[in-house]
Amino acid sequence: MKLSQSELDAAKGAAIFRDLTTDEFDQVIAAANIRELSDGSFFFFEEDPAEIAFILIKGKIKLTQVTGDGQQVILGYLVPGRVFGIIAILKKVAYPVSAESVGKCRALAWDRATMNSLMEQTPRLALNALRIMAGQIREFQNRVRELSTQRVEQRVARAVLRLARQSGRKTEDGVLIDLPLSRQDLAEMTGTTLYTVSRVFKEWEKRGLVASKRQQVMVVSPHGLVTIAEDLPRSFNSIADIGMELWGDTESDL
Amino acid sequence: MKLSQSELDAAKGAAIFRDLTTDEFDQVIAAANIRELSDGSFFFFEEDPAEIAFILIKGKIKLTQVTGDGQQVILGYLVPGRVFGIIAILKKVAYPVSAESVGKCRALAWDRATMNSLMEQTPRLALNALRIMAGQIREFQNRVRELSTQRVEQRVARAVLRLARQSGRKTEDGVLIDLPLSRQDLAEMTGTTLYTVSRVFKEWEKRGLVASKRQQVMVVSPHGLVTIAEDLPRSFNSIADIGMELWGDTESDL
DNA sequence: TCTATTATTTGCGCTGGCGCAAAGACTTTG
DNA sequence: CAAAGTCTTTGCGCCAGCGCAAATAATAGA
Repeated sequence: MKLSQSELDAAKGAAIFRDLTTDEFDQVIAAANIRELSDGSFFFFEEDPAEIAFILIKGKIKLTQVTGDGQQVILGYLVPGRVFGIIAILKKVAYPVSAESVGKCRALAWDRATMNSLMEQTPRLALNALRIMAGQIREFQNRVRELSTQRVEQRVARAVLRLARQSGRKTEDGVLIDLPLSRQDLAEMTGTTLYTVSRVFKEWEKRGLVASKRQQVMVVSPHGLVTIAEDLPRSFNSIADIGMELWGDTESDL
Repeated sequence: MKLSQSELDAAKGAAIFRDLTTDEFDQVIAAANIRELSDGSFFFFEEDPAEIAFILIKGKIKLTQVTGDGQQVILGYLVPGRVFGIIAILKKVAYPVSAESVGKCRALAWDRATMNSLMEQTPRLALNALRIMAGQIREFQNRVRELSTQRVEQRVARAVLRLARQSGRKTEDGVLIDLPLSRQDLAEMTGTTLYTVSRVFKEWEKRGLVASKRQQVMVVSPHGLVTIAEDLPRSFNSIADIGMELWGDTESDL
């Protein structure tokens, strides 16, 4: 039950722990178990009865659903500090998604009983959970709106920007998305096909907006992508001029 | 502050009040204000600061969002017993949608302070709120999946079935959707255009699955629509054979 | 009742995006 | 280092769905 400094920081920064006193925080951490999973293994599967809630403290996690006919949909990626499976605080519900490790992951885990008694001692926890869920609702409503009204190129641009924002690492040449990210993955995030994503990317590369290798995406011009995401006529003064800093401001991702 | 019997029933049946004692229920109702709105007026608009939570007790409500370029998206309809604006229990958040009366509506209303003190007295309320929000998350995740993977005809079929289930009134000839429902509305619910919806409907009418007049839809063969919604080869033994009774089982709609 | 308004249908042309197939590029394994 | 596996690109044909425009139908208003 040892946490590295960076893991502790991830936990400290977690939205679910916002405004907790040091004592409260320590108590909650003390009650946690640690789960460690290797690349490609699952914390839980869609439809499993939800008994355990987690906070990711190291690695990345991919949240997916599978359609009736076996098609996969990626609902999002998690980074350290994000809570998942929080639904487990309720009795008799199932996880609505599968949670798969991308690389080696470590997470703090609490079963429902523990979670509930912690929440009784520390009502702030419950309130934070509520706020997180509210953020998720908002997030998904926006996704529904995007899928309903935007076309592929815009949706892909938004997905890439989201990822750059949450998993981006600045380098000399731009913002590198710190995830193995295939065309297929992007297609599953945006409701399109790997072929179309590939074509979109080729075009963007030609225009110098992104640079990509196999399973790797680097955003060279957030600027340009924002322009596309917002469907602005090229060279139009707006948010795009500020780059991606101001783009999007939700607490939640997924 | 008078409630008709049917309004009281709607409130009693509301998911947010599940498992409350009679005393608790009476207390909560006593703390409520009544809001009455005429057709086309709004309980609140998207982005308004969320200060008040509601329960619909009479009429129907349409939840919408508007995109940057003025396109409208309908996220769903509410029927009596549904809570909305529940997000108002949190401080400093905005309503994520607009809520517009469809016909004359009456709703119970609580401001945040009242809501919070009621929840302290009656923790069950908070738990129910949580469960409702969880249901909404699930609902929207499913919508994202649908929009990502299904095509128009299937999505329209699902939307119609959802509406029939929640606002359907049985008649001799089928299930009448008890809402003014234009092609445009259905298009805004499913991310397509009124033209396409019109074509889909014409085809369905030819096949005897639905009958529709201006702003009015009647489901003649739930059976057949389920077949389409599930993308089954025609005449395939499955859920479709049971009709729509078993189709969908979420507590939440929207 | 006649008129203005709003909803629906439908012809038509068009195109965004799909998806097969096959080739090329990169990685991993033995 | 060769071979197998995986990811990506690209040519090509195709079609679902878009959206204008104009006709038609239903409704509301005067």
